[in-house]
Amino acid sequence: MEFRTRFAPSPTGFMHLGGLRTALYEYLLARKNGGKFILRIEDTDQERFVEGATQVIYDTLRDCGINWDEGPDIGGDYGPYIQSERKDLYLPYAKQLVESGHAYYCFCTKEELDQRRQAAEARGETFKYDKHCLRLSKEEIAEKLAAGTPYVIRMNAPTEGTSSYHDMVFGDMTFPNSDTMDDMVLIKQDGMPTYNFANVIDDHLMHISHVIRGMEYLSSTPRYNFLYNAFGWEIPQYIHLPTVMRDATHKLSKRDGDAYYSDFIEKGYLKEALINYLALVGWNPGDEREFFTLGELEEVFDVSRLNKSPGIFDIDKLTWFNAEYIRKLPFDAYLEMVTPWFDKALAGKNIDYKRLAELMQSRTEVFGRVPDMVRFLAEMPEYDLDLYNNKKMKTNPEVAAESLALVRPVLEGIGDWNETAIHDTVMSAIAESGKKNGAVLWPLRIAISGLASTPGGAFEIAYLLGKNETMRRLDLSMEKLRNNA
RNA sequence: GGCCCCGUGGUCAAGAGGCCUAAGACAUCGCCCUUUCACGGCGGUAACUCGGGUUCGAAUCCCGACGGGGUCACCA
Repeated sequence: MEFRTRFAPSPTGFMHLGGLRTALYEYLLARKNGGKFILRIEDTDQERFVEGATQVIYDTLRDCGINWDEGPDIGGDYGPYIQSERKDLYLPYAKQLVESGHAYYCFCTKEELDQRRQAAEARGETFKYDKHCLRLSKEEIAEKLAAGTPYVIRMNAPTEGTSSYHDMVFGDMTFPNSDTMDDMVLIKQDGMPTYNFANVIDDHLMHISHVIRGMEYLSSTPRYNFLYNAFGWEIPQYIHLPTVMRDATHKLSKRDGDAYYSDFIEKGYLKEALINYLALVGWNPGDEREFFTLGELEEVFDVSRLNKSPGIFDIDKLTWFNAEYIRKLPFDAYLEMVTPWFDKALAGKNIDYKRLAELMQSRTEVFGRVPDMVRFLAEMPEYDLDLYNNKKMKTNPEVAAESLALVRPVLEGIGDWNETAIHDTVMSAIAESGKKNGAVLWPLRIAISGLASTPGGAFEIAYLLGKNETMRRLDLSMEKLRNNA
């Protein structure tokens, strides 16, 4: 059997991480089995049309390396791959179902339906379409049709019995028809098919073998199967995926600003880290490996290792993955990637980016946090004298004043301002003085950085700052200490 | 509310009746390294939702309760 999977998003503007994960698994299943991965755009809801949204889908998938074998932009044997371009194809199928008694015309207006729905709710009941129009005679239907009365086509669902199917993740599922089935609309008043209908038609026409989708479709699957059966078509394999949650009680929501692929890229997450982490929410390889490239995932992915329970999207773990990926980056690649982030805080300053990058690589968890970490190099922060108090380093403002007084002339005397010279000169001066390293180096670092923690120590920072700026900051800090005394 | 799904530490998760005195990872805490922070190394805290069964034996099977989620549109 040929494996054919599809990603069928509706273009709403952004790529949701839950959707991305679904696409990933669909892609992986196809690749793992030497099959095809198809991209299909489901834009049957014209009210929701968003300009440029399909482009976002293309860009995100390509960016991640999730390449499709058939799709709107590259074609394929079963196109077109955009539902709005296939709109005329669905009505005949619906009519075929009307002929066979599996569907029927309905002339109830939306307003009437809303009224009845509200009335039902007022009575505390769940509204279900009552097959009102199924009772219409052939003549009545012909008459209304001839008069141009607006209509929809509804599925004639069974009201009794049960429906069962097998899901590759959740196992055997059985639903009572009375609770699950309803006469859902197949063709809308505007002539467009509903998602439910188009989905079945297209999946069949495109020979999709495995349908992978969110578990919110678990209970509506019997309705799709009813359609497949009505047409006499083969039902695809189903793989329903557990939801990706924000926390125990909320889905990753589009509103939280933390659900879109683009949000994370803008914050400075690496797509490789994102894909790697996403693959692991709801799936695991069965051994203890956690790091996977897309190519490796293509080899090890296995549907049987998919989980049933919802997984919470853990930003901390993602961040850890991201930091690991950043640390593993070849230095040159890191330097290139971090440069624009340095620019955000240091543009125009004469800073040795290469040396800074060396200091920053092991400290970078997310690129977006870089500017705040290095901004002190551009501008001396205001700081509190209390920073000089450090028990372990045995320093306080008084000790600091002495240490700085010791070190100032030493630094002043350095002609060739490089890290080694700064280090050696200062270290020997400390040794001569008999002071503890920490008692001198801690205050020095504070005096020129104004921060309790910095990427690199006193020597690195002094070097990066340059002699003039180092001396300037040192003098300022010494004065600050004097004023306090 | 009806129907359906899920339920191992804070999070991801291994586990498919004895190998469980329950892995591993993230987070957290402590120690070491160290001129701070980070990296790295070592170690600690921390879980089978509850109650009944079945069985010589249950995290694993069954039933129930509880908790959480999903779904009930001319949205997808």
